[in-house]
Amino acid sequence: MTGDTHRPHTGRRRNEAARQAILDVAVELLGSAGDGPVTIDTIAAAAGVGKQTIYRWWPSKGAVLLEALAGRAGADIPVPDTGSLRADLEAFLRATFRAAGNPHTASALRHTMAEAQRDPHAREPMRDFLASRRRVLRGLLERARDRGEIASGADLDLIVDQAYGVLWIRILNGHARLGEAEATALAGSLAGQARG
Amino acid sequence: MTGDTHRPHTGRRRNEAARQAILDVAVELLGSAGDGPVTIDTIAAAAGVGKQTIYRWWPSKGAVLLEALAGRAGADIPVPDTGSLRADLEAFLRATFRAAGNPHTASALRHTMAEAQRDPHAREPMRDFLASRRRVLRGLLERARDRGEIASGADLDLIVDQAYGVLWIRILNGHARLGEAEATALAGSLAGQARG
Amino acid sequence: MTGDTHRPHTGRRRNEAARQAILDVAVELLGSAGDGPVTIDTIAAAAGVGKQTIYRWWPSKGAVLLEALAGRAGADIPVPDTGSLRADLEAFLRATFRAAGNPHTASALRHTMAEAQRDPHAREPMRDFLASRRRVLRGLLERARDRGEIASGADLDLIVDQAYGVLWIRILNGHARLGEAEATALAGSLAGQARG
Amino acid sequence: MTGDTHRPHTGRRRNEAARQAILDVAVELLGSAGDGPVTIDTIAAAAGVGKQTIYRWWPSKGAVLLEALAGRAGADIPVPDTGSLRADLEAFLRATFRAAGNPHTASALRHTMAEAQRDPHAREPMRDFLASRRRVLRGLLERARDRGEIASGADLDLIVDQAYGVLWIRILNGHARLGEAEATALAGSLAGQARG
DNA sequence: TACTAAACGAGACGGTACGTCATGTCTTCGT
DNA sequence: ACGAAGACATGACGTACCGTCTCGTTTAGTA
Repeated sequence: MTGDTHRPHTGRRRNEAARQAILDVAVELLGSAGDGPVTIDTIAAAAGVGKQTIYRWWPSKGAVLLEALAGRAGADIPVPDTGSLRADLEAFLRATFRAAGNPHTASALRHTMAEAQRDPHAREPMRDFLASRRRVLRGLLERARDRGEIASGADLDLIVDQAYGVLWIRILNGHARLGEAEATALAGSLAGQARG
Repeated sequence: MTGDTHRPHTGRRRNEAARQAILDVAVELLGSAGDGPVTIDTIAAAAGVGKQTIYRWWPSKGAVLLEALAGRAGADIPVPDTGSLRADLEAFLRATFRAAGNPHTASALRHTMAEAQRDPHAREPMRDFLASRRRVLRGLLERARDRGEIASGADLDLIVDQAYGVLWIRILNGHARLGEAEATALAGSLAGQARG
Repeated sequence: MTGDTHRPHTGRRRNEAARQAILDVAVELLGSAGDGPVTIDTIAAAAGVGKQTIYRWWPSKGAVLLEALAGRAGADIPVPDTGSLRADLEAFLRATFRAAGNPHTASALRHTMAEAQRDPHAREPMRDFLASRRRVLRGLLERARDRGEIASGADLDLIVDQAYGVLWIRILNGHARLGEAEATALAGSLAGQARG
Repeated sequence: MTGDTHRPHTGRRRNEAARQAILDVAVELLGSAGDGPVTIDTIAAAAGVGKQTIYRWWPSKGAVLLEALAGRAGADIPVPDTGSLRADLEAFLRATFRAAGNPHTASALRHTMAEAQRDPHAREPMRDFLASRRRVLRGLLERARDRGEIASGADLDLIVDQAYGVLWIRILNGHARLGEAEATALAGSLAGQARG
């Protein structure tokens, strides 16, 4: 960025408190699993905000939801660096599964992924969000590869997708648990495969 | 699907033509990627059917979509049995990815998965559909295990979920291709992982 | 297709009870002078009807209001025929002023005339409504002319507009009463003028 | 109005140019018949003024409109004094009808009268405006009465209301022209009526 | 020359109402 | 008695306009 510090910007500034309230409320509603279908009116009312204030800054409901989600999810997943692929992977996946296994977070992820399929404005943010998560995991793998723990020809992106694929299909379909045991097993499989 | 043509019946029977028309139209609309949201009115109109005829036989839009999808997807995926895990897996995944990589099918899968998140009536059929696909792949793996190609302690379900996880996350998020090369790579990874 | 001569109208018929409820509620709300601004949502809620049911049959709020008004106003103004212009005019204007002087009716007329200025869909119905009222009064005058009570060259339409002009300007601006005394005075003036 | 001379008043003074621009723009927008609804945002933008500058000096949109209208309408209607009721009335009504018959003025009057029905802040100014116009015409009639051209018992206000009533009902409803011929006819009728 | 107060253009804000769209239910009539 | 047509209640959507509330800037009087 250059030094365009002198933004003129006449007029009232965006109310940051309102923005936060909207996102907070969105996350909260997204998380309350059973409750009805997360409405813009509901968000606006709960945030003490006019609907237009939402539509002034986001192009659609999906976009709000995505931004709300992206701001939260993944925030508390530390990236371990123990020097061992197996241990790093296990720690990372355990933290990830623990977070995603939380019913509120899972509900939010489900809702949001569904929204991203129907709302074009939510597609791109969702891609960005997932890309950022994938990037983190890929970084972890790259470090291991640099240490020689992974064959240099291995397809790191495929490993990443195997990890997040298991996570997402279980979130969306709910046919299996997302617990620490599952994370450990998955970490073991992937580490073994990578070492392959 | 099956030949229940010759069954005698007293009283007026369900109009099988209407049922088929509804499912056909649903699949078709589901597949026309860009076009607006798949509506019940749209389906009814395109099928030349009254809305009530749909709601008489299915509890909700999602249920129709799911049945339409389940009747098609997976129908043309043969289950290979070459005697080699690696070859079986590769053949199966290549066929699967080829089918799911088709833009129309992918669009239908996307729509339907989204619908399953919001429509309770679609959850169960979606679970059944995915379970049936998983069962097929698991059967393939079990045969390999019986042949001794897989360590007896391996978590077959985890392998299955990795396969379908990669498929679904790429369908839903569209960040990577779903081609034969990807299928082959994935088959190699999973076979290696299974072999231990 | 040929021969669609008499389409017998398949499908559910319009709910006449709903239609009446909408118009009744509209008149009632229109008449409750002080209360806020007669909303479509309010009408729908009070009539126990969905908004779409209103918009299915009327193009806009103004059109509903106009039809509601036209169905009521003027309904209870008898057209006298005493054989005397002066007496007929007086009776007619007294009844008209008495009706229009009623605060509820006046409020409704005011609201509706205002709506007709802003809503293109309300213009035409308003013209029709006023035309029908003018026609009644003009008929009364024509009978008097046929009896020789009015000079054959008199501009009956002008007389009619003088009468309804006084009515409306007072309704809209409220600078003078609309009582029977005023009706009597106006009847006298107009009868004198007509007599030439 | 007067005598607040000793108010210290520090700070910037009211921008008279802005005030004029607002009123000018209001009149112009009010007059552009077909164009959408006259909005405060539109006025502000067209006048190159902030909305607050409008609301600082007027209590509501209607008030602006009214002041804009009152400042223009009636300004160019001379009050004739020929010594003959009939001639005075005809001259006055011809000038009035000519002005009000102008499509721009008519549009402005229509809009404004509608606004006065819904905006309490516009009611009083509208009453004042109409009262001032009525007063002028009444003055004309009073002079004629003083000359003995009108029966002393005649209800001058009723005559005035007939004149403006015809004008307004035709402006608002548009069922008849507002031309010079109509003005002449009306003048004749009212003069005859007044003469008794 | 500073300082203070008010008015200014810009524009974001909380609201209210609008008119549209989709869902799932409920008539009506033709076959 | 089934089924296509389509009206129904419900409720969310996204837009428009209202009148209010900041922003930072300009303009006048006061110190």
